[in-house]
Amino acid sequence: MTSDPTTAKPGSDVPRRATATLSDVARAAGVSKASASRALNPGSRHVSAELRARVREAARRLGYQPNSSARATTTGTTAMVVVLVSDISDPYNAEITHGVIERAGEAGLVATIAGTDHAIDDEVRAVRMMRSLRPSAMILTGTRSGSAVSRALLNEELERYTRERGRVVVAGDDELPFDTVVVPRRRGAAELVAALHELGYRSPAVILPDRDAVAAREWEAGVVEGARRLGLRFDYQVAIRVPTTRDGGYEGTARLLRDRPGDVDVVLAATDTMAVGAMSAIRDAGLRPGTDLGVAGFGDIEGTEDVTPSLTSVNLALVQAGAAAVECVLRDSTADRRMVELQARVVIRGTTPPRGADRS
Amino acid sequence: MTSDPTTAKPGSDVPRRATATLSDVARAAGVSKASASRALNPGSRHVSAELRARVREAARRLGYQPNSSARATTTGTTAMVVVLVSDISDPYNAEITHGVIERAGEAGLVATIAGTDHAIDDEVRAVRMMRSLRPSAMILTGTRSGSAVSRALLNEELERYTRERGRVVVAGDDELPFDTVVVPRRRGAAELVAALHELGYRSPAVILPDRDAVAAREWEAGVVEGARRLGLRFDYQVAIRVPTTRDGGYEGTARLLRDRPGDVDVVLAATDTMAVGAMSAIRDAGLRPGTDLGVAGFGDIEGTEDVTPSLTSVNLALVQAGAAAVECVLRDSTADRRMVELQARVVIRGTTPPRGADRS
DNA sequence: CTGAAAGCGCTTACAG
DNA sequence: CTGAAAGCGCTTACAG
Repeated sequence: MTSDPTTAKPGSDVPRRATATLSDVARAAGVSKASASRALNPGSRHVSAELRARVREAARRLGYQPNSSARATTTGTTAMVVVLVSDISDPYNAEITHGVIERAGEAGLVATIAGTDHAIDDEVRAVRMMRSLRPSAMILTGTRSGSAVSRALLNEELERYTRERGRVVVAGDDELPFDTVVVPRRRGAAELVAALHELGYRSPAVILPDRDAVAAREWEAGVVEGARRLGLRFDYQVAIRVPTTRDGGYEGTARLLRDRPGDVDVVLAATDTMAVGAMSAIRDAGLRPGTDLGVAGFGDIEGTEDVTPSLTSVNLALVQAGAAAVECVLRDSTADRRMVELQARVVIRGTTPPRGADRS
Repeated sequence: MTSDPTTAKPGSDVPRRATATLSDVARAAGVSKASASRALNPGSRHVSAELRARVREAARRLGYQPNSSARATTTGTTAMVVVLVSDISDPYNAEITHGVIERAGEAGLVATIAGTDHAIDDEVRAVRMMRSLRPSAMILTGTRSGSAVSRALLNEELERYTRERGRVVVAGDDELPFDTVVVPRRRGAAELVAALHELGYRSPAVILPDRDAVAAREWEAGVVEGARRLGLRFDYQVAIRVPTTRDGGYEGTARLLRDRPGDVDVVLAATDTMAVGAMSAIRDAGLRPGTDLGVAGFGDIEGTEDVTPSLTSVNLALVQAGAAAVECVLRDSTADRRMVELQARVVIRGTTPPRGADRS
């Protein structure tokens, strides 16, 4: 197929078309396979420097790359972490995944991504498939919904995997009985409410996803908790359920403005994307977002702060969450379940200027 | 660790802690390993229906999952495609990667992602590492820069991989001698210029990345080509080089407005992110983006259209490009190098309203 | 420190 | 159609 002069040259000891194997290296270096293996793997103490150098040189010359499948079949495990992502196009999941990939790379772990189309049954299948790769760990990202039955099935499949010495870490919400890196939605939402109160906001309206997702429930719980803590009456009449999209945010806000004008001083949206939609709705109603009606998003996804005025949001440290999940894998496994929660950070921007008058 | 009643029950034929192996299944079904293997692998014609059913049932009961490492060491290859991403946080690369993951999943291929920190030397190392997984294919995404020497090294390493029967596909720009899915930057940029001309724009300024990347060169070439084709004089005085960030776009546009006011009717930015920065600069100069000065981005990355007014851009079908790369892998390999180019789609939005007067 | 040998879990000619 | 055996490329006790 190719006629690379360096390898096609006759007399060269580079095998023409095949992959160089450990035997080839051993032969080229004039040692046994066992010694070659030991020379190439750091951690084997029992090799002379001379032999090690000779073997390394031969390996380099042959372009030898250990067959990690073979290695895996003898050791029973692979330096691989599998990321199970419910929805890869979701920017939340994407950021967590990026964090995993980067941190895993640093640690010499290969990251394998499997999408699972949101359905929990799909997730069971994915775990089953991925189990066959014998990865050292699986990291689950994104929120699983589904019936109690399918949840139990997923659980069972994951348990099976842990019995095979696999590590399971959940990055997102506290919903499965494994080590979990909790994305601080609840706390972040509560802190947002507090920060807005500090700025003089008193009557929030809430734009919620219609789909019943753990993430949204956490956010909602945080908002309610934050309001209660401040002694704010939280009016459930202004909790609107719409699709988790820009258009959902638009539609919900438009409805809000039509039905209860004047009642609300800030719109809280469960995601940044929805908040951007909310801003458009406000504008189309002849009002100025920020100046006339506050808007806050949630998640602080890259890119969304660039609307005008810039969007107040809560940074959830998702990339760090992904990295933290890898840290969990790297640390020794313990009998106890581990829970990690990172810090949320409220980022006040142009859509929530200080409200002068206190009209609580 | 766990005391799952279904597996802890004595007398059950589920091994307590270990992974079920093909031998276990064969024993449970009362057949040979060979038959068990054949019964489990579709494509083996030589098994009676009765035997197949018996083996399948045993496998199900034992929760058997083939060890794909073992399979790989005997077959020499894995149903895996490796994606080499130069920068995972880059939304362009992310979209292509999503396309790959989704399409690969449908095709029963596992997608493994390796980040390569932009440096081409890193990419060589990544290819070398990944080669040890014996994947059926590697898909390279994002633009590699670097010296001719390191490029040659990368090439060599990839050649080596193809000699091992691996498939290499590049998704992005035509820069390496392998099957390539070309992201239609050049054509898209030319079409953008034509579309803007149609709307009455005559004097574009160009905001370019300072880093010498193939992607940006392609875009620039497309702009120049488009301008020339229309008989437009293209003034290189208004080609500004800044970092590929929002702030870069801001800075470049601010400079432009300061130095040559009135000369330009539309600002073309090499990325959407830069275009968003450009809009802010225009606004901060007391002008209205769109109304007073047109702005167009490039890439049509999800989320960026949501600025106000919404951003004109060029959709590059990046998700589809990722999918197309997988298609290349799936199709039989041929001696000839394959080139696929998808359609770019100019999306006119609020930042480029029709310009009434023709002032060419 | 080094090597011969066994074994990891699979697949696949080769006989029957 | 089925099974016994060899072999894939590695690692790791076990002797020396």
